[in-house]
Amino acid sequence: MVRMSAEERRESVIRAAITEFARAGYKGTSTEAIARRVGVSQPYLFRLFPTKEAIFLAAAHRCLEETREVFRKAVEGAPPRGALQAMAAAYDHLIAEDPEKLQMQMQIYVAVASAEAAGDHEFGSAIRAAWLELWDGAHLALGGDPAETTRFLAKGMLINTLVSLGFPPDHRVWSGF
Amino acid sequence: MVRMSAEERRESVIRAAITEFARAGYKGTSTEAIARRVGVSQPYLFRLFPTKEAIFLAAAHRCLEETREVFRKAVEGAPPRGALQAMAAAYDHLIAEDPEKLQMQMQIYVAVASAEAAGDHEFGSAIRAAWLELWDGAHLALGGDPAETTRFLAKGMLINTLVSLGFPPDHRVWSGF
DNA sequence: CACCAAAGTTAGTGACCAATTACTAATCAA
DNA sequence: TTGATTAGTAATTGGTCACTAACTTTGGTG
Repeated sequence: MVRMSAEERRESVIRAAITEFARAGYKGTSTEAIARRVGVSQPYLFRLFPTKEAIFLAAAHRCLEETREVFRKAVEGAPPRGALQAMAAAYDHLIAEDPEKLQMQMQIYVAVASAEAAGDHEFGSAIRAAWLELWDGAHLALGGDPAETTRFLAKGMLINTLVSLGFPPDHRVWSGF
Repeated sequence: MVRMSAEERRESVIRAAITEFARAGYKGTSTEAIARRVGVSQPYLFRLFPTKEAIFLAAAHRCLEETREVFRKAVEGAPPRGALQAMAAAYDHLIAEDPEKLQMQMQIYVAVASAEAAGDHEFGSAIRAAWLELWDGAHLALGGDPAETTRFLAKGMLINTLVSLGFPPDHRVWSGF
């Protein structure tokens, strides 16, 4: 048994939670599954986070934050006027190397819809704010043209969908990219 | 108590299921909730469908089928070379009048991902086949250019996302459409 | 080295939920 | 009118799950 500080454990819980929630969604993931992946007893999660929802929120925030960071770094290392290509390449890289992140995004979106339908607007607000930072980041990097930003993010969302649906890379639904 | 034929009941179950699953997803929806909406006892659902999964599959098929029909009708009544505009207008109409259908789509996508991760490939195959018909329908209507088809569907998927996230129509994330 | 705070566990509880079984009520055809 | 078929319910079961309470272990420090 490896002992860690509460802060370090919280960190591993977030990592494990992203993996599990990405696969099975909020309702489909048991805290038991997360605990097992962390290597810790299930009740101990509730020492580190007050509720399952809090774990999901932390995982969601982290996922959106990291996605934003991926794009930021891509743009940073890109030639002037090359932001679009650099960000597109970064997205392609995500498809192959980190599809978990894309699927977690999908899970976040439907989780917001469910929370909203259940009368919880706190969660939606928090996620919308985080997603807006993603939007604004892309908007700025792409030169401030809303149509361009929309086109870029739209392709991203189609990619998320095709990955979720499990279409293989050589399928014709990918032919327009 | 209103008696119906099994076939009619199955029909109302599918309608109710679309509403409930769209709101809360596969795992988040109880068969009790569907039965209540239909106005029938919960165990009776299992006379009409073998499992909860079968209900979801029927609802998913219906949803994709109806979406395809919306686009087919839009194109049918459109002037030559006006397919893109007609289909875009049809999508706009869905946002306002039938967001349930868009949210059900999102639920379908993540449900496929979860099923696939759990080792069930039957479900994914069925949904991919149905989604392909949507893709092919759009592809044909838009003149057979894969890039054009991708652009159209991509915008659709971004719309699904923004609707799920609950951004109001006047928010700046909608400004690029 | 003793002690204490922080890390971690074991054992439960009540709520919910998909599915089964065994039953009742309505419709219709002869 | 009866007998069979079909629509529908009540009661229950086995299982899962988020969360709590009460207890144990471990490492750092005075």
